[in-house]
Amino acid sequence: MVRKSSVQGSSQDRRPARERLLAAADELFYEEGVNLVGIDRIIERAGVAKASLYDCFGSKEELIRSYLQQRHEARQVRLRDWLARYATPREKILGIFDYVADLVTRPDYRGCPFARASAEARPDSSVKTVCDESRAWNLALFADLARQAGASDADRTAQQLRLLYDGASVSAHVDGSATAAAAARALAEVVLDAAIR
Amino acid sequence: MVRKSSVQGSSQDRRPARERLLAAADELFYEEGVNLVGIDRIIERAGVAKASLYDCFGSKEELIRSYLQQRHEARQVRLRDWLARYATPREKILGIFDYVADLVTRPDYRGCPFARASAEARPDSSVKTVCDESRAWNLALFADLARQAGASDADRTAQQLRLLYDGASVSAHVDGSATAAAAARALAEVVLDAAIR
DNA sequence: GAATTAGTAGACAGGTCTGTCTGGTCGTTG
DNA sequence: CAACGACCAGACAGACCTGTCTACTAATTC
Repeated sequence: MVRKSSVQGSSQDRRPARERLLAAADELFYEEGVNLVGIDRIIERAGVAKASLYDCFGSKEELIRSYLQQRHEARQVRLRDWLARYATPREKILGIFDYVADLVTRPDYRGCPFARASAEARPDSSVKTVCDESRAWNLALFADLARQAGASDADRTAQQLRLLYDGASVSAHVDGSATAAAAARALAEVVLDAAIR
Repeated sequence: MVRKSSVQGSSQDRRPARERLLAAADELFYEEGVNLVGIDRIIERAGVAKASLYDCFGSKEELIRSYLQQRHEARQVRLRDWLARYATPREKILGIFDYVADLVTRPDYRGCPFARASAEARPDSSVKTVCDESRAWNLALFADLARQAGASDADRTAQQLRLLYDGASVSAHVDGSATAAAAARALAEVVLDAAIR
């Protein structure tokens, strides 16, 4: 389905239309919200004909879904890379909060893309599915690490950690500083100490 | 400015247009999101002419702002009433998390209205102001109670508590259960124990 | 009784949105 | 060369949106 672009890499953007569309959607949807950005703005930035968009995705809804799917997968990779620097499970868990701190202090950070899209989407929308997947993945990651770290009740610990993670994401975004992430990290240490002993 | 409706209370709704508009906006905006609900649906539910809406509020933006302002004030009253049942500051603080648990298990709960509206609004919108007010009030409440409870660093404790509060609101909403609120309450106890000793 | 106030009903303008359709271009492949 | 697939440019339909304007009604107040 995905065309292996044979040569590519000339002066102008010669990636296939699908890729350029996703790149444009990623910037615009995240920056301004999926409802405020119209199809026309996306095809303009992507340098793509409107017909190509509907050939590739069929509807705006599906483009949004793909945009979130792509975000989810990119995040998995980035977070895994980030955690590779830590040795022990405990360090990895705390490292996730450092990852958050790093993320939210970037100037272009606009909050969790899934939470934003969720708030905008219709309740029956397929967007919810991707959001739930992403959240489930987070929880599984915490549970996995907690188990490795020797937590007595890894699922319970994972839920507590995700609670801190969610809180840090929200707080950090709206008041625009990393202190919330630092506070969450400190509380995570308390949680871990209680879970492991 | 607000007309003291003299008799009122007949068979049909004889509250002034402004009140009926705010009531309709409260239901529709919260349920479906401020962007997905148009003016026409609001005036239809309120049983009010479009011109009256623009006489009262001037713009949709201002109606949204008033809707959020009303939510904020109503929440202050409700939460104060809720907390009146507790005796000590510490119980009151923990009671806030019980309040959250009670809130999020209601069938019509759709997440924090300020977070939702924030995600939908344009970044320069006046909506942000009301959201910030609401968050600041939360923080001040926590700080006040923490101080009364004898916390050594009340501001720091308040920030931790609000972190838990935010996390509970988000988690509870998206996975639709009160277990997150219970987890947050348990962590709040830990936070308080550490802050007061 | 006249003026004022609050409100109703609905047409209308001007804009934006998604999605479709036509017709043409260009490079690759058989 | 011919056919095909991918793509472009843009017109267009139909819906929906905010906001304005006119004309009318009913109650209250001076």
